[in-house]
Amino acid sequence: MITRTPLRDQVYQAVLTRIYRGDLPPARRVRDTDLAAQLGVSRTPVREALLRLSREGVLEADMGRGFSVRPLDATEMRESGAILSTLERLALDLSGDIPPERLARLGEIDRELAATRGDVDRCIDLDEEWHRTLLEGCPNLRLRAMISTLWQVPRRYMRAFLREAGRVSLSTQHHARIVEALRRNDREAAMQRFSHHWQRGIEELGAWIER
Amino acid sequence: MITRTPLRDQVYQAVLTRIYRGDLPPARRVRDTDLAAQLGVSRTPVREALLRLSREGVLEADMGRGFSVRPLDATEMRESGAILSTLERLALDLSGDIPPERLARLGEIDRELAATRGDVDRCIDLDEEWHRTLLEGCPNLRLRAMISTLWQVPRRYMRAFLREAGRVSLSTQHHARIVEALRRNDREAAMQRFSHHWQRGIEELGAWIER
DNA sequence: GCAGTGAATATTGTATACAGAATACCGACC
DNA sequence: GGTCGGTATTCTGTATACAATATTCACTGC
Repeated sequence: MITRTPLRDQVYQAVLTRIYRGDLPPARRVRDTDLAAQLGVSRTPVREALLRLSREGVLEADMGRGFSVRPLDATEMRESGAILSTLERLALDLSGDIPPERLARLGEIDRELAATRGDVDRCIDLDEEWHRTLLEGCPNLRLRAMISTLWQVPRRYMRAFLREAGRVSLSTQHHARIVEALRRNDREAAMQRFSHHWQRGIEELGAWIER
Repeated sequence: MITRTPLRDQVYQAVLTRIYRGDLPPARRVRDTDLAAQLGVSRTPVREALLRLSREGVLEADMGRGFSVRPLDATEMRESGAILSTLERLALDLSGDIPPERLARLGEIDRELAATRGDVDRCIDLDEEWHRTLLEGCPNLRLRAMISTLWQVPRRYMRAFLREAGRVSLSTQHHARIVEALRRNDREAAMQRFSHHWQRGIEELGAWIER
């Protein structure tokens, strides 16, 4: 099965990568012309990708003034966090029992996360993978897709936070306690701890932004 | 304050209108060329609007085969319904106390909804206005925007349902009971009734689609 | 009559071109 | 020296052009 992926999707990924690598810091203007030249494509697919990114909250689009990387803003972070937290709780709720195999995998990811020092990108990837693994049993595919899209926002904040604050581990002990509750099949406690995990994370990031 | 709105936004609205009016029935192919000609604009803003609509779930986009109106599908409806229900509950939860003035407005909308017979479009508008009014105190603007976008999906199903099934009133008595609980300041009961309202609606539409 | 093949056409995805708005530059005046 | 006004340039939003892929449809062979 061969697949042709539209240029706009590749551009989309490329822009995200540049933002995450720090090549495009917050508030930096993003000129479609420049990107098109750098990526060796025309403006059309670039603009399609930028429009998508601005609908997803990564970029801002002012009519007639083009695109810019959305500045980090505590309010936006808290708002997105509240939404994502709620949707992930729903996804966990819709997931049936988590099979032991997956619980083991969660523990493994968490251990690796705890052991990772200094590599911010790897850290964030692992954290997100932990969440994705936790929810991969959720049968609501649209919900999973939406969660995946929404992660764009907190990821930016986590990256900035970890870079500047130097702290690397984002509460791996929270993860462990959630998994522990799931092992005991105590959905109630797991859900509560999951909520708490989210709330603490949002608060921590929010407070840091308003430093 | 004058505002220039991009053509893509106007096209976006125009396409939605055509879909809701039934000019573009489910599974109908949507050719950007045709739309561009009909609307008197070029393909560029049309494609931008179509790409957005396909990301929002109203259209399907197959690489190389263009766009088509997504067929009605019970699974999609249930999935979107679960998400929207959860997010609206969150929004209600985040709203502070609903001022009496707004409660009165809710009652008024509901009475008008109950009195409307036969006009499907007006019905749906009123139902959505009821929900929007209920949640207009929610301070999480991003959440409000997301809810507003997500309504695209159930609206299509409600429209088809009301058209074919002939039933017009979508549980105005549910609305009344929710408002009643809010009047008593019984958040708990209001939330529960709100959940129930959503669940019933989703079930009803889902069962009808699988008729 | 019907399946299969191939040319003709239509339509998409991408590239380029163009017009108007926004920004930068620059000199004149206070 | 700083500020205002005007022009030049850049950049955006939209239109058009082009190349490659899908689709259509007539024709051939069975």
